[in-house]
Amino acid sequence: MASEAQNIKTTRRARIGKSKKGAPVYQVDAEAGDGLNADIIIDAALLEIDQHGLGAFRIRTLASRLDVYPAAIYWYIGSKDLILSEVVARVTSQVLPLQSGGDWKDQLRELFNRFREAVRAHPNVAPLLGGTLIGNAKADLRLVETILAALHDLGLRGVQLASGYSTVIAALVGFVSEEFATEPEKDFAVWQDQLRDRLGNVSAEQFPVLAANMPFLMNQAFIVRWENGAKAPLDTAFAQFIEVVLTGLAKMAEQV
Amino acid sequence: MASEAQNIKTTRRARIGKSKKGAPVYQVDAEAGDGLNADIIIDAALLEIDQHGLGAFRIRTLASRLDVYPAAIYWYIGSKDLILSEVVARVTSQVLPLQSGGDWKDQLRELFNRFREAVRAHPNVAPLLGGTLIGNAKADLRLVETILAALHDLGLRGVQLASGYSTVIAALVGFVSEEFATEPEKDFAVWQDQLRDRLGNVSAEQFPVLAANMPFLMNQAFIVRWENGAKAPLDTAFAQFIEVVLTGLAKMAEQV
DNA sequence: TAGCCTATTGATCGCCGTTCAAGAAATGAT
DNA sequence: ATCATTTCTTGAACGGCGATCAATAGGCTA
Repeated sequence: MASEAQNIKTTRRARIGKSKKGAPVYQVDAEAGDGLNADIIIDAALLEIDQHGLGAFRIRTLASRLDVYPAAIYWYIGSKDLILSEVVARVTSQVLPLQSGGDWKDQLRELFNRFREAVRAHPNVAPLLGGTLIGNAKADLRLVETILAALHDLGLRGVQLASGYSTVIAALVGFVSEEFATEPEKDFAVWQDQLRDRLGNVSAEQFPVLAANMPFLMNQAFIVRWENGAKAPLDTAFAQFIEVVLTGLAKMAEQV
Repeated sequence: MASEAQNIKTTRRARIGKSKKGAPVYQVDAEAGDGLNADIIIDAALLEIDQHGLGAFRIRTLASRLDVYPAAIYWYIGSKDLILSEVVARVTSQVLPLQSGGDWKDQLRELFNRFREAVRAHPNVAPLLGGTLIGNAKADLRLVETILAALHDLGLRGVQLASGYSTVIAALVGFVSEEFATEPEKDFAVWQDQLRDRLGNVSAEQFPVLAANMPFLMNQAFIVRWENGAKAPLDTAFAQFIEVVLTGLAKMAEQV
């Protein structure tokens, strides 16, 4: 009923979110030709987002970059949102395969770092990482299997395996999407100055620990910063974060 | 230069993102009157998002709900994005104060749970939680201080305190925003069925651990689910997640 | 009572995602 | 070789959006 891919000469092209009978399709079907296709569109969309930001991403701009009319894009991909979820999938597809042949801890550590590197290469897509279920479900199942395999090695089983897995996903997506959160586009400088001032004048009575540690925190920790990870990366915090999660998981496995 | 709040009878009202001189303002200034004001607008916006979802949130709809013209809203708040960041701040402002008088672990545990409860009460705002720096910086500094104080009690200092703090924020925001990620609005049923089928037919050769543990994972863990936390909460995973982070932090403190 | 600041009206601008009818180009059948 | 059909692309348009603007009404101050 499904397999019609035996044809040889036919240049079958990818369509996303459309089908002949009107029922929506949520997968990339097929191959590249020599004209426009879904792959080219997604590549161009990612480039556009990298260069001009998520907030400035327009179908019309994308179309003119590809030298076609907007409707040509819609023939391949059903909506702007679907383009964006495919863009996310493309970015996260750079994570695997892992190099490490070590134990579960080495594997997960590498996974964390590679995920962060993949997003760091395209920081403007970070806000799309965790927000929608549909974007989530586009993720590569090899990523899922890799995490599950590592935790299985650790000794987790059944419900605990499932919990540990969700823990890893949440940690992975949580830190990175927060680190590369988008900066305000309008009046950025004004906003920066106001925030810097506000933090510089924090009341030591109301917020003693915060005030005392401001030198370690300002622009180097979440919430109290005015630049995102593309400009002010949280390298040491991320390294610590990974160890916290990994040692926590190890403890969890001991208590079976 | 700034304090002009000595006037008594004057009913000063809140304006966000505007000022007389044209320079943008990023704070709520003041008090409620008897007509329209920023508080009322934000309340109505939150209600609107709760009822009809983030994707359907329109300034025009909000205006007609408040029985005013759209421009009346813009007199109080400079843009739709600013309304949204204030809405997030309103939701997270429900987290404090904590009840617990226990040690750092009790404090943070309660913080995690209350943060999740606050978002669970308004799940449609979840995608806004971590995505933008401006939304972040609107967060209550008492939240920051609470986390820092707990970690200080634990024994963390300086750079380690800062790293531990970012760890907690990332964990907090990461799990919850992922758990309540928005479902697709169009063709939701079709998408659900396709995903369910795809997961039901996962290759046991390609993804052995995933296939073997599917009963524990389907619709109960990130990525491999088709309902968000509003319908299918991840209670046990979240409880485990908290313990992983807390025991990891404790280990981190031991290694000073 | 005159003038100014506050608050809202009613209309409109420019832009956006998306759709549509029409046609061109490639493909397959006879 | 021809014609119908499917595959793409054009060019134009629709409806709706966030935001803005001039006009104005009401209240407060002098």
